[in-house]
Parts: sequence; structure tokens; C-alpha cells
Amino acid sequence: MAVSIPATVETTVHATMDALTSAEKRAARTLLANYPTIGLAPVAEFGTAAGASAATVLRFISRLGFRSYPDFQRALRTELDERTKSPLQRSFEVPRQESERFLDRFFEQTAEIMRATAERIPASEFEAASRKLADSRHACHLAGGRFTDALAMYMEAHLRRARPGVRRLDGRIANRADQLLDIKAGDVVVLFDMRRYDDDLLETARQLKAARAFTILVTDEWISPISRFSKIVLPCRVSIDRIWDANTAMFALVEALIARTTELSWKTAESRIRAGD
Amino acid sequence: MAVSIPATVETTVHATMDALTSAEKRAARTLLANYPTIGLAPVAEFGTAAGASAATVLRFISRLGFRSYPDFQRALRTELDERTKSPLQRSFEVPRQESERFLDRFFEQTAEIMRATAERIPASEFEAASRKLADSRHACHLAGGRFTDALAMYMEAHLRRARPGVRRLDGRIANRADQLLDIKAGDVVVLFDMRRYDDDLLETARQLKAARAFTILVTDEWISPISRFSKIVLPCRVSIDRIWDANTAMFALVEALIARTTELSWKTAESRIRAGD
DNA sequence: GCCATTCTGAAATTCTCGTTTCAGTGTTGA
DNA sequence: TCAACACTGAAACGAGAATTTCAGAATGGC
Repeated sequence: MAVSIPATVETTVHATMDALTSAEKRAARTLLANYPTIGLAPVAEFGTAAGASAATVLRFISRLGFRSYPDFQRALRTELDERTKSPLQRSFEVPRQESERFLDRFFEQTAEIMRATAERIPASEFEAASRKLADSRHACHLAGGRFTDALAMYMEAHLRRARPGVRRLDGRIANRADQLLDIKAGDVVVLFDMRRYDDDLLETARQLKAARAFTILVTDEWISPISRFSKIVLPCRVSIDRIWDANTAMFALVEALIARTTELSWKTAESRIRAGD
Repeated sequence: MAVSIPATVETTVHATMDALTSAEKRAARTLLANYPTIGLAPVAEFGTAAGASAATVLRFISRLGFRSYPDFQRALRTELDERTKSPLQRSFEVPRQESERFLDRFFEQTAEIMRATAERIPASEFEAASRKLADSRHACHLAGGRFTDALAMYMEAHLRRARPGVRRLDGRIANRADQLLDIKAGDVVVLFDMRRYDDDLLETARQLKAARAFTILVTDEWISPISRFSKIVLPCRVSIDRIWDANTAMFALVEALIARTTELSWKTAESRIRAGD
């Protein structure tokens, strides 16, 4: 038996979205983004906030099925009342409906992957990696493969805010040799490698080990051969019962590393962040 | 040191209570009992609920220090807005809990953010975006800002596997003008923009609209001004009660888009992927 | 690129709502 | 008991709100 979903204004908006014109959609989005307050304001104000005219907002409201704007506002108030009167009820509000939506299923699976990932990464490893990253006495280098280069890039951009001496290694192998010369013993290097593992990156890792760099490897559950040359290995689940591999857990791990590192080096980070913004 | 209490309407009512006449007190009690919804209703309704006349309610409101009833309502709305959005405005504090659980907590919060994101993205919008991306008759362009460029890059790498004609716009503005010339009416453009919103990207979006491109915007919960020039807007939660914004939900959305797009264009995608691996 | 169609916002219109007034009611103190 | 005073709500008023209309702009199909 399907549990009936309460027909809130919000769900109605979602359901109606399809049938809306573009200016009306702007109104819809504004409402969802400032739910429910903007709907409690006069139409004119709602219109301005949405970058549309009052008339458009009214058309939007009527398309949602309300007979008038005051009618719509009454619905919002009633809803608000019920929500605040039974806060406990809120967690049951959106019950285990069969999520037919692709997006919901996908996100659920992803959350599961993340849970599995968190389980498998030893806290001590994570902590050691963060501390090493937060230690700005040594330079920090990042590199990834074909698909993971974007992760390296993202991490670089954020790590730069927290500490000095962050650099991403160029993807092309030709340039690698030169770049490796800059790396000193004790420097931190974060490598991203997942199936199918990158041979060039493996070679790079070997040389880094020879140069006595401190290598942190972020890899998938099958673990890249680079682990041989790494001080710290952080394995992420990338699939559970899904056809495509999902790197979201890896991305989340990157964010966690950034967050923890920033926290640990807050003294340095604070001024850098303020200067950067 | 006294903790300063924020001057909410509610506290003002309490403070004013004993200066009120008996009918006014009825109004005050009604407001406190149905806070804040009854105050968002028309005066007449408020009056009826309180068993008093509209005039009495008005006198009550003015005694609270508001210049008019709409003024009072505006205060309530602002307050309501802040109540739902403010947890993230808390200033930075180093978490007392030591590192062990950092990763777990972080991932939990992230999962929560993802849930909230999935909830807010209308299925129709997601589906429409995927379909448009799967339609390889038109070219597809991607661009991001300072931190989101990495997302564009990641999406580019994967979308390339699924379909031809994918290109990422160069980050530097100088090159933008030339690149825009290549974009034809009907082309899909995926833009990533989050706080603090990128002015150059906004300008690019404006020109894209003029060129009649089909713009898909991936943004945060406060919605980039680019939404004005976009056909589809996909808002992601980036924070719930955490100091730093987290882009994991956005990354997951990108992966979901890639997955769905690949699914929809499987005929084309299959051979491309085989050739690429 | 052109035409039919749809969409949009400014302005005119209508009506509801907030506000004010004032007569009536209740209350207090002599 | 009566007068002075404060409180209250019904009704009149005017402001500002929602709604409708319509001409011009944008869009989509050929």
C-alpha cells in the first residue's frame, strides 16, 4: 500500500513545474528557494524577487490550482502551522515512498556508497593525511588521471585557500619530469588513481618514492598499484550494485580532507581565506 | 557576560505584555499560541481568532512598536526566513570532539545535504536536462567559475564518452568572446555558478541567451542571477549547518546527469565508450 | 528568415484590507 | 449612585492590494 504524500504547496510546485512557462518557472524557483516566506509577502514583492511581474506570479499561482492569491497564502499558513505544531511528525512526512525518480534512486545509492566508504577508511589514516596536509613547512603537490584530474584540480583550488605552496602537476607526461625536479624530500603529494589505473602515474609515484616524498593515495576499492609507493592510502567505494562507477564518495572524501585540513591550520587559513574572498 | 537575546517579535510581546489592556492581551496570547502564522493573516482574521476586533489588534501591534500592520508582518517574515536559514550563519568554532569521528560526521552531514538536494530538484527539470544533454544534434558546452571549473571539467570528460560535440569553455574571459562565436542557436550550455557568483559568467550567460543557446544552470540554494538567462535551473543544497559550503551534492548531481544522459543515449554512447577504453 | 502563436509586464480596474473615528460600554473612585 | 475616564468595536474611509486587460515582445515551427 502506498503511503499518501501530503499535498503540500511545495510538492504541488514540483509536480506542476513541467507545465510552467519560463517566467513562471522563475517564480516557482523563487518560491522553492525562499519557502514559504516569499509566498506570504504581497504579490508585488514576490514578483520583484522572482524578476517577474505580479501578473506572472498570479498566473503561476492559479496554475498551481489556487483560486486566488489570498487562497494560496492561506494554504501556506495552514501548512506552516501544522509543521510547527508537530515537529515530530516532520521526520515521517516524506515516508519511504517507492522512489520512482531516477534522481532519488541515484542519490540513495550514492549515500549508501558514502556510508560504505566512511566505514572503510581508518580514522587514523584520515587524520594523518589531514595533519600532513595542514603542515605548511613542506610543499604540497597534486595529480590525477584521466577522470580524476578534475578532483585534483578541485582540491588544489581549495587547499590554496588554506595554505601556501600548493601546486598541481600537469597532466601531460612530457612535463612531469621537469615538475618532479621541484619536489623535495618530505613534500606531500596527493595522487588520485582508479580503475583503469594509469601507468604513467604509477611511474611518477615510483620516482616520488625514490625522491622520498610523502605520498597520499586516493583510490578505489580495488586499490591502485600505486599503494606500494604510498605512505597513506585512502580507498573509496565507487560502486555497489550499479553499472557505472560513482566518484561522489571520493569527492566527499576530498571535501572532508579540505575541511579537516583547514580546521587544523586555521591560524594560517583564516587570513588567507579573508584575503582571497 | 550576558548573552544578548535577539529581539524577536515574540520576545517583544512578552516584554510588552503587562502594558496591555485585556482585549489586547487576548490578541497577544493568540499570537503567541499560533506563532507566527496568525500574524501573517489579515487583521480581521487575527481579530476573530483573538475574539477581538481588528481595531484592537491594530492597537496591540502599534504598542509593540510597529508603525503599521504590514510592517509587523514584514518583521515576522524576516524572522521566519532567518530561522530556517540561520544555522549556517554561526561563526566558526573548532569542534570540541576530537578527530576520530570527523569523517563519519562529515559524511553524515553530506548525506543529509544530498537528501535535501534531491528533494528540491523537480524530477521534470532533471529529466529535461538529461534529455537535452543526450540529444547530440546540438553541440554541448560547459563552463564554471573559480571552484566549479573542476566540476565542468569532470563533466566534460565523462560526457565526451557518451556523445560527440562536447567542449569546455576556457576560463579566461579574454578567450570567451571567440568561443562564444562557435555557439549556435539551440546548442546546450551547462553553467556552474555558486556564491560568490561570477560576474563574467553572468555576462557570458546573457550573451548566450541572446544567441538563443539552451542554458542549463547548476547553482546553489540561493540561486545565481544567471537563472534569469537559463532554461533549466538545478539548485543544490551546499550547506545545512556547517560552516563551509559542501559541493558534494553538486558533484553527485553531475554524476546523476552523466548517468542518465548516458542511459538515454546508449546507442551512441556504447560504441564510444568501448572505443575509448 | 518569416509568420502564427504564446508569453509577458505595464497600466487600468476592482476590491479587499488596514486604518481612523466615534458612540457606546464598562470600570473606577468619590 | 454618579461622573470621569479608559476601553472596545462598528462603520466609514482611503490606501494599497489583487486582478484583468491588452499591446508589444519573445518564441517556435515552417
